[in-house]
Amino acid sequence: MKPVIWWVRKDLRLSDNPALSEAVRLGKPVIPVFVLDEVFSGYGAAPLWRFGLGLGALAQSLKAVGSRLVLRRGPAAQVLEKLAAETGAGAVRWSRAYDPDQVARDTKVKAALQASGVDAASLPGHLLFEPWTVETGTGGYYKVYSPFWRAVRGRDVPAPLPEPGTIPAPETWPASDGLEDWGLDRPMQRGADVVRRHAVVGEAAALDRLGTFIEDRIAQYKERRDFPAEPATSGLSENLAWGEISPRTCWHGTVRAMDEGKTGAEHFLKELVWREFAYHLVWHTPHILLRNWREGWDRFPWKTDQTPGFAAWTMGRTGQRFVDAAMRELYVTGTMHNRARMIVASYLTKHLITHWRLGQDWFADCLIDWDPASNAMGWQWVAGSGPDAAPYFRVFNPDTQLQKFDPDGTYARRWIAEDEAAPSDTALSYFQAVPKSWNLSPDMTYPQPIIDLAEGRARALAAYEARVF
DNA sequence: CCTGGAGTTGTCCTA
DNA sequence: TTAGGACAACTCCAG
Repeated sequence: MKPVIWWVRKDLRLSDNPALSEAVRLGKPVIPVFVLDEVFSGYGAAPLWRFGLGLGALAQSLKAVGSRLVLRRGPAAQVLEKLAAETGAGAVRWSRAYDPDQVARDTKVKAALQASGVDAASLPGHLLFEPWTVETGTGGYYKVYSPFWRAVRGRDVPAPLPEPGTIPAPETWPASDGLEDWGLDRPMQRGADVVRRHAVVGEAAALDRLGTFIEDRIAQYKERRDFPAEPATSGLSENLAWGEISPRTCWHGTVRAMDEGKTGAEHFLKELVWREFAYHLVWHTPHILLRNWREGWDRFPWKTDQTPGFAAWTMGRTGQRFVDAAMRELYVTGTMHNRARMIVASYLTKHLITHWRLGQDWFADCLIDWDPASNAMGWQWVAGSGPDAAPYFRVFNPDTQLQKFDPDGTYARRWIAEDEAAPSDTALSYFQAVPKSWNLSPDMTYPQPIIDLAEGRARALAAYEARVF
């Protein structure tokens, strides 16, 4: 019986996993293997750490059903070829990826395996709709979200696949590295203990999270989602990022909620489709990940060096309470409320006229829900260089936003300890999480605004108006 | 090929 | 106090 290798990637789940189901369907022993390869060398500290936690959870789930997770490291093509030879595997299955680095690697892997007589194939699973299946009336790809949404909202999304009843084990297991020996948590340093309190790891926890969200909050999602102090959002970005839950499972749960009359739920469907749209753009225009999507913006005078303003932004010490609260939320929880992401991004790219790539990189280092497609699209949307971008005059005023969306200051106090008689635990935990070298203490006084908002706005508008394209 | 309506998330000023 | 309009020009997309 030639075994089948299930190559584990950002699909850390057993249910609704077409690659795994297909591997099982072939009727041979299945060897789940994760390969720590060159793609991961570019990962930021928090994503790498969080992915490690997810791998640990998947290993546990596999163990519970009599299987295992084999860990190997090295160039994926070499590792998989060697493992196939070692185990006599006749086939490899995996979930498809859509970003250029992974696509290039996967193409290489497939060619190498096929050259040595191994049946190698990728399957969907990361997305609801394969990017090449969504086309405009004239056969192009969508560059604007709304028509994209209209094109897919009525589509029939197949029901999620059940978890395979059993995953047949091989007679002997190939050797595996130890997860702890990889030290995926090393770059996190002090932050890991603090962020760990907030992470919700693994498939079972993700499914619980979806269930609770649909039960308790999805009906109010449309109205409450913009208030960062409220537990109104799903929090599922973290689990979707690592494939601990499938978008299809989220889609169907939401549709059921809509059928039950929970009308606010459709807005959650729209958010899932934003994720699709981001991958759709990455697929058709991969340069969105690294460069201005509209090339004219290459001449825009954003600052590209690490100014004192940028340092204050990263450390949550700009003197703008909404910005600072959000940046600390990011550091402590590894996530940030959606509205807050727009505000800190607007502040960095407009008030501080700093290149969106600096913000993108910082997010990529800190987010436990880091998703290359969503992150790139979001930053370019705010900066104005992306498709479907915000008009240049849309400059978020962090003060106004605070009054509107955190009127009683709950969110700000949750994350800012300075000048408070009795600071909240969450606010204090920020000082446990940050590096010592930042020299921050809750006893410091809260900083004055590093720039005047009106001045910053005027400067941003002038720069945006003066652009030469 | 042409036409026309639309475009996630805002702010500020004026009446 | 609050609602409405200005703030650009352009690209996108369906008809």
